[in-house]
Amino acid sequence: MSRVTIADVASAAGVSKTAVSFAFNNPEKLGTTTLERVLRVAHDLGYAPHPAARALSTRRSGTIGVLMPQRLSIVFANPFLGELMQGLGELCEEHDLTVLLVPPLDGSLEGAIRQASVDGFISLGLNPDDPEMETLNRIGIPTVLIDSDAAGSYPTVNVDDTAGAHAAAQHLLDLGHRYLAVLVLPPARDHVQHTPTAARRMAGYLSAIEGAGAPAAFQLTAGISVSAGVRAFEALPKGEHRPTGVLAMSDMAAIGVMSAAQAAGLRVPDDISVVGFDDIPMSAWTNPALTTVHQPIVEKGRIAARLLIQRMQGKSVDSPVPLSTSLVIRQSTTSHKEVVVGRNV
Amino acid sequence: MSRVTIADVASAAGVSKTAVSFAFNNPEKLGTTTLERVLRVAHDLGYAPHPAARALSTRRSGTIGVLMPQRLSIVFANPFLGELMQGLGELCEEHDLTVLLVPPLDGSLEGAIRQASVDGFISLGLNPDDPEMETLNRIGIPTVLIDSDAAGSYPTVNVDDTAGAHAAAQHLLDLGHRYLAVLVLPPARDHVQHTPTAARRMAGYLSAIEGAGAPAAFQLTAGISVSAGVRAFEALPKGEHRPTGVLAMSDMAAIGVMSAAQAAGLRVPDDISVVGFDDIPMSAWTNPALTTVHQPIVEKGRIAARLLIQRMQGKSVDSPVPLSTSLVIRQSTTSHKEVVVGRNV
DNA sequence: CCGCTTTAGTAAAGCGGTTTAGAGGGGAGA
DNA sequence: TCTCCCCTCTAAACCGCTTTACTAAAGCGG
Repeated sequence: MSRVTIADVASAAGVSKTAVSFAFNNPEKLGTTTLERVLRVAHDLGYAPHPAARALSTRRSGTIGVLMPQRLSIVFANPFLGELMQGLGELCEEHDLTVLLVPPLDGSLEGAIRQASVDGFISLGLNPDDPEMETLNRIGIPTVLIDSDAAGSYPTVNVDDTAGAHAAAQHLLDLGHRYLAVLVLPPARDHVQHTPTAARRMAGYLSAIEGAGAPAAFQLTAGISVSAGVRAFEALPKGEHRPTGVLAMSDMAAIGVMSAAQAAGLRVPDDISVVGFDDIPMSAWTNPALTTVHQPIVEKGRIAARLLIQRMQGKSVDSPVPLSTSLVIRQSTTSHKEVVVGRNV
Repeated sequence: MSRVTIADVASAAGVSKTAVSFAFNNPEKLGTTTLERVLRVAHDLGYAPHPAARALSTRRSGTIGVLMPQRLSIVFANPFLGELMQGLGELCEEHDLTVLLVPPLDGSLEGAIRQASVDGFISLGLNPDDPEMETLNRIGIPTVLIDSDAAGSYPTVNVDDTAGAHAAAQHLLDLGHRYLAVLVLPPARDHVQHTPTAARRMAGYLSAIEGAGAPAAFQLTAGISVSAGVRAFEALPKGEHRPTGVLAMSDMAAIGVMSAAQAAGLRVPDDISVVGFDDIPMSAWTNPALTTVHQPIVEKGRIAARLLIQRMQGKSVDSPVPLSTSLVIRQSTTSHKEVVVGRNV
């Protein structure tokens, strides 16, 4: 009943284990008749090499791991991940690689990293100074970073978050908005510092705001989900202090803000403008369609995979220049009219 | 430079390999002082057991595989997958399991199945009579099916597609629509037959249409994407033969239809009603919000994972009853008014 | 018919862990 | 003091595959 092994095939075909192994991996080392017989016997017996045994012996598993900063249920709630996977997937399939998702186990990414039988890692949102990076170093598995600080010694794939954020803020300022709110991405791990991405986007927002001489923006943290956006809207100052423009670091939160605003009787964009970040596919279809900062997510995945595969082949690679972002102006932003009596919520 | 092995730790700590292994897996079998010393040395050396070696020895990898019927870039374009992952993820993390994505390699799912070092499989949309099932059987890995025919010998998690589709069609018929179009899911694999899901949904649509004595629906195939929906709309009969109601088997295609219709100058729902299927999150935010059949996707993933984990523990499990679906009426459907002059496209 | 190179196939040594069977030593009970 | 048991720890087998080193047979030119 148990799995059929290479030894079973060998004895059934009357050859050595080596011959069977050769039949699959070095067919040219075998005579035609033996080769055929071995393959036929193997097929009849339904033989498939044990992946772990093979991996142990060859020191490669044909798998790349994607390091997630958070639980799968959180990270997959963000369409961003699905997009990224499309890019990763293209390259992986081209190279016959499968993808292992590696979220923290028992709250520890480190443990998960050690358990993972992979030939390389792609890490999402890890900082170069996170302790996990040390573990990665020790294990010595090729790694490519996405959305990290470029400072470290690993190849890193980034987009120009700062420029994107700057453009978003500038857009609102140009429309005459002065009182803005910024919805900040939450820190991914326990520690309180911003993720690299959040820090860069914040810098972009602030530089535009300062450059325009507008008052400091109202900041609050909002997770990457519609409901977090709803909660964020409700936490905004009310009455005449309510910001007229919202800069969200994620489209999901932006959509939540729009929805909550509309539910509160405000018109978007006439009473409140909102601009998102990421340009996930659904942002084009919302009501109103969301003005947002486009970043090439699929391309990001594709490039990261390409770099990783090159590193796995022993080639040394450098971090590419950050991919460019661009502001996509849709219907959720408009120019700020002076205060209309009675529009307070 | 190479990886530190259990033997390195053993000799550095002056004990046997067994002792090191015990330190991690059977700490109670060691004296306190040795235990501590071994652990300290292991930590100092940065030792981490080789996952493949461990998997080979213990015959388990701590990983479950998700069998995809299509390439990752296609399957992740559908938000359905992300939702499902959320459910799967919850359970997997609870049980310290990682998730391996297994799409066809080189066009062959079989090959991918053999390569995958997993303790169990969750299969998406595979038919019990697909040849891959035979392979799965032979390898003898516990498997749970999602969106398959319940006929096979594997536990299967389904929703009541037929009832959902029936409700969707009945809804349009009740609103006075007679000329309907059905957007059919494409076959997932090469062969031409419908996926089990498509077949069930079709049966539901047809039974409602026949029950109402309405003319046969116009059928065409549309992939699960907005652009496929756009193409589908353009392939619809024009003029007075244009269907007034569209039944899409996916929300993505439905959104494409709405968008294309609006681009063509039609009003949704006044000129054309459309109802989707799945109720992915974005359907609540489209313009207009999409009427669709809700299915509990996250729950589906959760249940499938639960069943698989039980099977992996040797317990025998039965297929649960299909989860129920429900029609969510939003703004993309309305009653059919008699022909208005000049509304032809 | 001989020595030399190919060709076809094998035995055995890893790969890096886990686990079984057992050895050695100290303490308790008789 | 002797026996028995328990507590620690170890040697060696094993998991299933790849790969190196080697042998036997066959081919070949002279």
